[in-house]
Amino acid sequence: MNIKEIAKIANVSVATISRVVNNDPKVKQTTREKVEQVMKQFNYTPNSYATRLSKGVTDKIVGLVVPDVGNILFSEMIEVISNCAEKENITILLCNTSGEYEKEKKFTKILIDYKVKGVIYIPGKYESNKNYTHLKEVSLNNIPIVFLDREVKGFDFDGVFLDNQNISYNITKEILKTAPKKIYFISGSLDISSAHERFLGFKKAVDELNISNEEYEIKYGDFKFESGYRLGEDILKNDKNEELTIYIANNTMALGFLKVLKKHSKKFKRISIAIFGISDILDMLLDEENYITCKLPNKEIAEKSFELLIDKINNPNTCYEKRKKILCNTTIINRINQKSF
Amino acid sequence: MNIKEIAKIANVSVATISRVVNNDPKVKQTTREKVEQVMKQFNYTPNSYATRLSKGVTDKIVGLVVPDVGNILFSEMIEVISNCAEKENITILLCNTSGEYEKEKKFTKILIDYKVKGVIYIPGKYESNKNYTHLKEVSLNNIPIVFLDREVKGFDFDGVFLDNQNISYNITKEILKTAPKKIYFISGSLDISSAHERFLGFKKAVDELNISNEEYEIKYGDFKFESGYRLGEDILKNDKNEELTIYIANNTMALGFLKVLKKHSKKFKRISIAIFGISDILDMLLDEENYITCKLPNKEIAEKSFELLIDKINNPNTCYEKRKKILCNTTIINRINQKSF
DNA sequence: GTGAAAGCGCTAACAT
DNA sequence: ATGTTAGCGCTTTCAC
Repeated sequence: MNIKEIAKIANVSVATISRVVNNDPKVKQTTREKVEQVMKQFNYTPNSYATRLSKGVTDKIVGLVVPDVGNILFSEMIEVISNCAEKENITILLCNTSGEYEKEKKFTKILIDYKVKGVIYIPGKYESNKNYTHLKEVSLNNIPIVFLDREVKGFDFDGVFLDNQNISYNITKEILKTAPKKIYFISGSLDISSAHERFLGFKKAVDELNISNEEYEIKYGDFKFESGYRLGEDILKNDKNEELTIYIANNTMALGFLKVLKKHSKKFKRISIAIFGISDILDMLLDEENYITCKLPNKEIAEKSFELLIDKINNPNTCYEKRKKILCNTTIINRINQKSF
Repeated sequence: MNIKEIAKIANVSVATISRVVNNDPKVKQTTREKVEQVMKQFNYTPNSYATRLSKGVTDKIVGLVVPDVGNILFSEMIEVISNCAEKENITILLCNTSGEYEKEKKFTKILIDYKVKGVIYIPGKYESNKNYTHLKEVSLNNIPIVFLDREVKGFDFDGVFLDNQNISYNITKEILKTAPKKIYFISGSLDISSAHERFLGFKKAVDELNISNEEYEIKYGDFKFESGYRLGEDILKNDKNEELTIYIANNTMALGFLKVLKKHSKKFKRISIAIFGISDILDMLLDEENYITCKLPNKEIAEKSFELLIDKINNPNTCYEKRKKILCNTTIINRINQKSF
């Protein structure tokens, strides 16, 4: 049903229909009622594209591409971003990619298709055999895009990130001040930019301190609970030392590790733990333990990424000579209980 | 820049521009290149409303109204729903209301304006002084809507919910089998339908068991961490009993309670805990404690709500004689450690 | 291969 | 108070 048909049925002109729809006070009450009755009867609702085209208005929508909505770190970011957006009267098109390349691609195309005003993009794993042309398409369509938390190799879009390498370096240094000989680093997949940087920070510290190859070991997980559990079990079952140091590259794997640690902790005299980033919950779990960690400014980077995007949306013609890559640092929290030494 | 202007500059007709944009193989390579060059130079991108209007296509967007994206329960639901949506090639417009009426209203209007295909609606607190006309508008615009997890008084939209009252009743019964005399119920705000139902379940059990007024006490929180902490502190500081039973109406408040419990637990000989719904994390925290709880089928109700919505979208003319209100039950987990009795 | 022109459904200026 | 009509920017048929 379109406006013309309704007009014919109601025995008025399309203009009158339009007026009724738009609450123009000029229409006579009786006409209005008649029209409304017909509209209701035929379930008429205006075609919004026609309306928008005609009115020349444009939607304020921003695309948010996220690998894992269920991950607390990301869901907090989404919370922040959606609140910022609401203030600017911008709505969020949520694209949950599960970290899959094909979905990233698909969603990106949809976002371009919808002509969103901008995109905040948290990529999944980098797949070197893929070309990521969909990202180029975004720029080609003049849609501002910013990376958040992670970036894609080869794409120098602006973005806001944790200062992963630095923080990881500092954590490693800190734990190695007092830690037992053998240190395990439970890393994320190096195909995720943030995980790779954390790895680099760890490596840098270890190298600087001349820790030998026998004294440290790196295990690779996938940032998820299960892999923290599995790798933890692997370590705790097989290691013969009495004292151990474990540095876990993210929150979720740390939870998995702590879960399995309960089963095996009696076996060891002392286990020192370092975790890259802590949540309130993790903190509760660790309440009486010794550990080194840091609060992650994830909400801050989310907010900054939105501000950056808005800036780019509002100033489309500004050309920066350089890429804007914002890194957020944080301070290390050392809760190693000195008593235990 | 519109198609006409580009056509003029490129010295071709609008049809040719359109063909280039749509990758029509018929256009000569040289023409294509010329046009592309001009498009690039003037940053031309087609007006998507015009395209859609002309092509007669229509967006597949569904609105998702959520009070608190950061809440793990909801973020898991969002995860599920966005995955379901992706399979159906539907995109999600995320509306984070913070549980505020005005935002619910604003977002609802936006959703209507965008003519989304349907709406999944998780309301915040019910405010009796508000009229919720925006909800009526949704129906008036023939947009299918389903409630999820919570409902709004006076609106008999279809929906999928936990069987709050029943589950709460069962939990209460279960804990009162063995629990110490004094029982506290830490409730959510009764203005949230789910909290109210949980309250009713508790009350029913207490009444049935002839628990006297002195033997139970109800504290009202807001489902958030802080209120669990605050009310917990209140109870633990002031109660003079040696043994206590605490039943907490949701996950997040339970976390707050457990946090404060660590400070005060020595004071008591025994504290029995019941929690309405448990997450993996909460489970870890409680690992060595005695408690009664249940797994919440939050992912299931999310999925069902989406299916219900899709069903309504695909069969707009089906009239059910009755409202479809789907309640999901679950089994009670009793981890009260018998040794301790 | 390319262009002219009708049409998508609505709005708004102008006319009555 | 209501109708007529020229757009809005694009697609697509038909003609050349």
